[in-house]
Amino acid sequence: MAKCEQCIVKQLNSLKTLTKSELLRISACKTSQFVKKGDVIFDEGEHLNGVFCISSGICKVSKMSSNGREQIIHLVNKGSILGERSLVNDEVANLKATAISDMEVCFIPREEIISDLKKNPDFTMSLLKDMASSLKNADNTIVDMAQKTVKQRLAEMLLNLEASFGYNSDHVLDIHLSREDIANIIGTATESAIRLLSEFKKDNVITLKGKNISIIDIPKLKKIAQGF
Amino acid sequence: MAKCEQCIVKQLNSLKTLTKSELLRISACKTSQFVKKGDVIFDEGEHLNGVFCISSGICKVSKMSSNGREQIIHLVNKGSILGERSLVNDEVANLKATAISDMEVCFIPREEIISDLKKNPDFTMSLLKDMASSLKNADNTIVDMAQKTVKQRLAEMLLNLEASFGYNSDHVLDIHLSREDIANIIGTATESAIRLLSEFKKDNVITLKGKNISIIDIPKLKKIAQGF
DNA sequence: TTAAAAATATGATAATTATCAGTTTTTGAG
DNA sequence: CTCAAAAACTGATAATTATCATATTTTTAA
Repeated sequence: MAKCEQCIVKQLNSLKTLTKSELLRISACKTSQFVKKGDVIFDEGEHLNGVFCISSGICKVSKMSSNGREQIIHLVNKGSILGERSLVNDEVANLKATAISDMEVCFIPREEIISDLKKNPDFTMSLLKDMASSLKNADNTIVDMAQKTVKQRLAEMLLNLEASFGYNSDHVLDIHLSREDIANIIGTATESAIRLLSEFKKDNVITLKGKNISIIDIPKLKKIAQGF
Repeated sequence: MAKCEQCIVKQLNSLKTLTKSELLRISACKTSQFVKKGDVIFDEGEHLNGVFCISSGICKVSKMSSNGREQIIHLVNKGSILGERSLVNDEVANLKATAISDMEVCFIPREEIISDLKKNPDFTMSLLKDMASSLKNADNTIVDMAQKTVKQRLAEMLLNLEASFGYNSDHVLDIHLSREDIANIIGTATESAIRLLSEFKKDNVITLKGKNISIIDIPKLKKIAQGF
């Protein structure tokens, strides 16, 4: 099994503040698993008992609305940690995590991380900064959801995908989302998302081949996102 | 000037984990000010250099969207602290705080709180829990904004006002919001908010006299909030 | 390989929400 | 108290978005 000291996850977030001996201890007790596309990593209401490190793959983090529709809160790439929040306040999960590609995920039991929280102030502080940053993003998302049109939100989402996941060798966005997932990110009906994507394609803002999306006119997309 | 040890703010949040001597130190260096209804406490982009404790009154925390409309992210009652996030990550304010009633606010300089963050792990942990809780609320708000109709959101907002601010002696909600503020909380046009409030009144869900709102049929309001 | 299922796409229409225009009511400064 | 400004309200209409129906394409599993 891979060691935490070399893991990509360790380089990209709060875990980077852990000492070598702390990492060794965690490495010894972690479990690793492969998750297939579509599989649920954890669901709303579950007791997590630890955090998940994403070594490879992408998952969506979502929540059911009382209307019975899924809202995707964010997409999580390799190198990230899931479940920190449930760890901190010891509540059941408020969100659901589902693989949207095949993934490799490590699980670190609650007690191990908690012990670091208590002993390593740098780690706590780093976690605090991560949360502050997440909170800022969440506030900005609230503003967008409340004030922007579906078209603006779609444009913005495409720009975010580019920033977070980049392109593969063919200048195709390195993430494959179903039209339904796209709709559930921007909070609209699947048909509306499809229509707007077609419109963007017709207007030469993007190209579309199935789930392969390329952005070809970033300035235009930015203008659309701001309401022009 | 009032002392921090007896302040209501101290009893309701992370500050409660501070020791007596820490509170005394803060008490000595804090400044206190009266803020009139409508006054801005801080604006987006400002460097805060400290946190604000609300001894009395209510303020709104909002952000301008690129469409030029204000979105109110939350309402903050006495006993709360503002600006913790800018403190943690040392960034300029992402949000604007405006008094919606006359207020009394204390300001604690950044260095004083930072010193507690570094020395008192209970305080850091408490702040972490607060942030985790805020983040959960923010995620739920995103779902509501993205998936619920304006009518559902208005119903939910009224229920939230009741939970957060309660009633005065005449069974009137203990917060006075303009119709524009109500619209900016639920993310709609002022006229739409007015129309829906009138509809709720006609349907005997609430009573309305100017800014005095009473909820008279909570079960019905809950049903509306869930889409029935 | 092929049939069934799922996903994508498109049209027609309904429902929701925003915008504009104008009126009435309330508020607050002098 | 008075009057001008702001806020609240109402109607008409336009724009956006959802829903339903159905066709086409893609994917999946046997």
